[in-house]
Amino acid sequence: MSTPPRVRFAPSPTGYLHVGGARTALFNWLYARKTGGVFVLRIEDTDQQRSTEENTQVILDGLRWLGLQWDEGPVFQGEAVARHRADAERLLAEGKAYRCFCTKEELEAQRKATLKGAEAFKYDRRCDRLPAAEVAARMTQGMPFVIRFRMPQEDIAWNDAVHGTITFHGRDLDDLIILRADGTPIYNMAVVSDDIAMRITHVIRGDDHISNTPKQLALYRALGAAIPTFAHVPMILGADGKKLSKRHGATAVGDYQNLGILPAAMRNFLALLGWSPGEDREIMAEAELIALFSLEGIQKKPAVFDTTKLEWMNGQYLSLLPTEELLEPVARELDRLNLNYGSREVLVPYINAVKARSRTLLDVARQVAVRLDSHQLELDEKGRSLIKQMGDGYFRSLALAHETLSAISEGEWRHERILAALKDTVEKEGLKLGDLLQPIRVALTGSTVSEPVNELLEVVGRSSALARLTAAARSLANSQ
RNA sequence: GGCCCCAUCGUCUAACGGUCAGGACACCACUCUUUCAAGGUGGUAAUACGGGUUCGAUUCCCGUUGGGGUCACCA
Repeated sequence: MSTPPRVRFAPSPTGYLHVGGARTALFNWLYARKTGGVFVLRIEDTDQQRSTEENTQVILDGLRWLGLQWDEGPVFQGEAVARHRADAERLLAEGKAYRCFCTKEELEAQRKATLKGAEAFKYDRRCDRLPAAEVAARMTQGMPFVIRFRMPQEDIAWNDAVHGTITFHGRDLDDLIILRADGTPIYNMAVVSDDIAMRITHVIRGDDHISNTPKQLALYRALGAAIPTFAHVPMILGADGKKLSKRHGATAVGDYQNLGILPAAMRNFLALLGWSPGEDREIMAEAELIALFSLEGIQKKPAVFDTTKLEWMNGQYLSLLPTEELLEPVARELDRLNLNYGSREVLVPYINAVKARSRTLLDVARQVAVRLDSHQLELDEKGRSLIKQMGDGYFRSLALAHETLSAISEGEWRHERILAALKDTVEKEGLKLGDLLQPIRVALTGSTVSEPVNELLEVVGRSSALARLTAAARSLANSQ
């Protein structure tokens, strides 16, 4: 009986939680849930300059929002520097690492000199050739030094759970610094030391770490530790095929939260970026996702983040969600618009009317807002072009609609009665129903898309509907 | 540039030597609603290229091209 797997998500709090990181976290979480393993959250805050408490909070909030509950942590890497240092010094004591007295400036000069060459820069190990007496002398002088790991000059390979065998050659690898002059550890040292200490069995991380893996593997061996399974998941790219970054617009998990994406939809969509259950499955509940997940199903090539498909998926989740669950987020959005609607219960018929026609919570809120308050009305692209297309016909239709509808009393203002009246007028005038209904739709909502017009009229109410028809006709007259 | 990874419709993907190369988003058409959407039905659209291996390659091997990642006393 083997021990349960232990996986980790290890973001550094130097920025927000971006969708690539969120997906890495999701895969780790799914793997842990699937295998009965443990999902550890580790905050890699060893870069004191760029790490902030605020970023940490944003990352934690993002994970919680996505429903990715961790089992251990958050563990802060910065709290374990003593161990990192001890591991580095052990390598030094065992002769697997050496002191390097080269300054940043010297290294920079060396780097410049080789940059033009056919190969990448590699430290020439000059300090490794220093006689022991010289090292001792420099130390008594108090010369600052870093500790460098002596990279074995042999092939380093591993069997990656998504890529298969990946091989690097020791001759291409640099003697990496593992401890800075100030005694703080460098990333690769800290990670290996932590993953060993936390008994991590599966390292599931982004493809951008592939080049770190041979270095870390060498460190594991030098430390005599068991080597975990590595799984490098593909990157997420923007629509232009370039690595997803801020210039692509929304890349932070929080951005999608603000856009009105539901956590379940985001999770489902992210899972399908670079992973497939193998059948033609798309919409999957949390339990199905967990049941179907496997490392084998992870794609090797990078995936392009398609916001349109995310919104489609969100629309699917939205229309399945009971209206009660939409009450709170929609109300919050309306509050932001400073809209007065009385009690939340008032919103129910409005949400019901627009829910199936929306892709995001923001869509829902905006449509509800327009129905509640004519000041929220804004002509959209299609509305504008309809008016242009109909010309005078639009004006006539509004007048006709107003005449027809004002004949209906407040007490009779029900969608059945409204539809009957409108049909009646259409017949008398020899029009098509759409000729009358589309203008009403645009006048009332600014958009060409809504629930059936008679229902829209009922929801908006008699006086507001008539006022909007008049206002639309007037503003049209003014603009001509 | 060195090293590493990768390559099926525009996008996300299925296929683990034999399929008319399937599904989803997007797009188009039709349909339903005496209305716009949604829904339903159908359609356009892909194995980057060149060599092998094989009776047979999307699938295995090699090369080319293209893309991505990475080369810090950052993580």
